[in-house]
Amino acid sequence: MADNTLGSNHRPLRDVVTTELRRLILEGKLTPGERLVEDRIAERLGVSRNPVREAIRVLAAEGFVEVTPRRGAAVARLPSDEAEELFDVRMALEGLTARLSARKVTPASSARLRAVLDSARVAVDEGRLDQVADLNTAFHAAVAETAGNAYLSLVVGPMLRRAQWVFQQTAKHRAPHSWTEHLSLYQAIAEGDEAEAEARAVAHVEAARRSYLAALADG
Amino acid sequence: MADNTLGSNHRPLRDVVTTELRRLILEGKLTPGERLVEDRIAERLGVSRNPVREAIRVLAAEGFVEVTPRRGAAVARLPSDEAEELFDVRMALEGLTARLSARKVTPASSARLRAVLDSARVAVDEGRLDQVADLNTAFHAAVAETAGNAYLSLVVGPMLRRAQWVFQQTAKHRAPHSWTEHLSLYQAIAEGDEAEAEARAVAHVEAARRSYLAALADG
DNA sequence: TAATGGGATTTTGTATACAGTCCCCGATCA
DNA sequence: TGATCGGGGACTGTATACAAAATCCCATTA
Repeated sequence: MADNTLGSNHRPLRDVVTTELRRLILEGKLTPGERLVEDRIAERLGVSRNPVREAIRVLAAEGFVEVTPRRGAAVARLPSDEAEELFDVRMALEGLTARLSARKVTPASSARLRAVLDSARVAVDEGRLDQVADLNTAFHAAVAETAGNAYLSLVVGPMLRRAQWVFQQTAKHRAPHSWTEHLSLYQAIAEGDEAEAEARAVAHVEAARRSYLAALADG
Repeated sequence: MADNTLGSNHRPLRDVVTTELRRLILEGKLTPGERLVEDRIAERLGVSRNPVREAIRVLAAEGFVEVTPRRGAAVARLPSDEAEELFDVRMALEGLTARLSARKVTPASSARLRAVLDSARVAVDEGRLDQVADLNTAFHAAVAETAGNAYLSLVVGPMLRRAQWVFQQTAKHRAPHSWTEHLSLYQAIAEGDEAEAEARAVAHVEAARRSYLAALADG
């Protein structure tokens, strides 16, 4: 093999390739419908086709890639109404997550949530917007962890990644990160108020939907 | 290669292997924690290691298999409380599915639902219990399709498979298929009554939870 | 001009080869 | 006796090779 363009010594190449391809898709460097030719990807990343094939299977299972037997893989096309669909699913699942979190919150998990929020506030103040996106994800992950439902986390993680992608694809700009809403959600969770936590999570998604529709209207 | 023990000419071997391994796991032929040695699986199915590896990645993404780098794959172990967790997620998602189905139902989709229910009734009457399980899955899939939310379907399908698996693993007997409840859910959907459809779907899952707890108590 | 046919090219599917790592097990030593 | 240190087998990670299918291109023909 030529040389590993991606550095990274011990992590299996298949994971590296998976992460890299997912990043390219999420950032829009690979656009929906674009074919993923194994040879080209392999050569570009300096690996053989095998890790690439395995990465493609994983991304297909996550819904980012569509593979047709004997005709190869392509970046998934978005149904035009997928964004709307996702908002419905998000409301159901993020509402559930918030409710369970409020039910099971502990001082330790509460502290973790607050820590993420604090980091986010600092990042916002200092204008590090790329980190804000990651912290957004981290906050949702922390809430999911607090809920203590492993299967829920398994589902919610990919869903949020997809939501972020779909939003960017259709509305052509980044999702706003409303930290005041996150803070309010955190407070309800910390107080163990299940109904309020669920309501605020749903409201949070509703706000995202409005923002999405507004962005669509702008063009 | 020796000879393809699995027949099947045109479908890629990787899909055949995926399906076969998933079947073995769901039926309990492969038990949680059991290692999946690529060589042995490949030899047993009469294929090379490559399709096996790709199948394992897919199953890992679905949560049926856990992969540790450099140490191979094993059938996923169930957290002891995963069944409880799944009931929460099912209530949220199946409730949403039912509500959306009632909102978007058409004469055509209504007919499809009724057709599945009729087949199921016939199967029950004739005592073909294995088909009943498949029809159970088919009914839920049809409801998901009626809901017209592609992402929801993408999530619900794997969830139901996993629920079936978890139920069997922990309670050591098949989930009961309550066709009267399905019928009642169908009626609410067909009438377009969103709230009632959601309530019946949730009640259906609640009933499943009670049945699960009862089975646990029996031992 | 548009449709068709066939061969070259591209690309996927599958198998095989080899290197590196992990793990068990037995021997050695404190 | 118990811990530690190889050594060898088992298994995974990655690369390469080859066969078969799909696609493309262009010449031929109606």
